[in-house]
Amino acid sequence: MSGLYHRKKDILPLSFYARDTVPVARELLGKVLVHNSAEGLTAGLIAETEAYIQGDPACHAYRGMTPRNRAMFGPPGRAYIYFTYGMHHCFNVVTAAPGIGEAVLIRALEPLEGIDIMRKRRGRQRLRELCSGPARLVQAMGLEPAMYGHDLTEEPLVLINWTPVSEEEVAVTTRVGISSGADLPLRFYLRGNEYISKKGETSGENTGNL
DNA sequence: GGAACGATTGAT
DNA sequence: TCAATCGTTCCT
Repeated sequence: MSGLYHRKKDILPLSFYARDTVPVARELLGKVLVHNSAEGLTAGLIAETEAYIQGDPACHAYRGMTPRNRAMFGPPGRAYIYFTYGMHHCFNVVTAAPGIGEAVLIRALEPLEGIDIMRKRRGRQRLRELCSGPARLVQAMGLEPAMYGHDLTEEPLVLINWTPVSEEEVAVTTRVGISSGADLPLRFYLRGNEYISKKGETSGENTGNL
């Protein structure tokens, strides 16, 4: 059995997600994503997130509900997984009330558990190449398109409380890899964490107060 | 029906 | 710096 386990009471409740998206994106830092799959348990500490909100031209829900983004308009606390660049998937957590198309993209995890399983899934050995990037962590954690809409308060894929994160530990910058809405300070990461996505490292750090 | 475009990654 | 690769979205 693995060293990391959790109880039902450790799972983030629906109320955590059912509120404004930006504070949820900030507070997801330091939480842990756990996938208890057939191959074994993998888990990682959330080190980098981005908020995608109403009125934001980079948000997939900007032009209304479509077949792809419908989960964003559904109940909070669910998985929104999308396919991009013809080969990758990214994982988001749906936030805010039903009817509001917002979500938080998980961009990087610090691997905690099931590292050999992650290595096998990724075909890479170095820890920093396992979960440092939105499509990388999807692969390392064994997340599948079939998990679209999955309730993250239910096994086998849950988000749990882990370690508190103070404001001083949080850096705020613009988001990575977008063209419109590029000036909005909606990216959050754990300052100094070595598992931040590579592209993210170079995007200007506007930390300041927010 | 057609075309442009990615919330990326890995190799050059 | 650049190719890989294809579903989604929007236009005709």
